[in-house]
Amino acid sequence: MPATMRAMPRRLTRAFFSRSVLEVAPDLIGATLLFNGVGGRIVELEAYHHTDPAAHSYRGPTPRNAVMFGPPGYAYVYRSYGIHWCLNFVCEPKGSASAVLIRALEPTAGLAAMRRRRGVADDRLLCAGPGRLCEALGITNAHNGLRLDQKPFELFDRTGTADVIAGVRIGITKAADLPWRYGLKGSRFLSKPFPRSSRS
DNA sequence: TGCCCGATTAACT
DNA sequence: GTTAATCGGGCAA
Repeated sequence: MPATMRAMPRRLTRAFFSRSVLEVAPDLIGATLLFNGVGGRIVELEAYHHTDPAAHSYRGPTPRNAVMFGPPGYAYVYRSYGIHWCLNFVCEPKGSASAVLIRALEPTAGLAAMRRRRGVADDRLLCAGPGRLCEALGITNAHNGLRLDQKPFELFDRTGTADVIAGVRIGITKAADLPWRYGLKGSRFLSKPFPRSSRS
């Protein structure tokens, strides 16, 4: 094989998500998320474990969080503050009700569509935040419960290694001290910088 | 039923 | 730094 030829990125299957959410989350940093061909590299996310008071699933199943209690490898989309949509990937064996919140992408595909939907000039603001990235990709509750290994979703594993950094989660009050926010070290596309005290 | 709050964002001062 | 927008979940009554 020529040295210039790169291996085709591996598609993420349900098996990838059938592990502890605390293993899946850092492994997703650097992976590529596309929705109808629009998206980019995942540079920031947060893990929500079913034993975690900050998780939507903590108090048991409801119509809103039902997808979290289903099998891994599905999209859980919820309304935030009555305004925004937020995208999660369901992880762990069925019923574990754990998920990762996708918080920021480095835009790589469909830039024109994302700029049109977001209405901002600065590409760093296209997908820097859970609500912003859903707006940029056109994700709404209409896509709640869709499989992640079928269109309109496409997920590709990262190629090579990623310098993953961990810190406390953002915007929560319960279990706020758990270091379950993960990011790509040095990325310009984070929703907020990681403090210097964060651990690689 | 009514009230409070939230895994957010943009537009303010 | 502060605040409005906006609505479903959770809980008290």
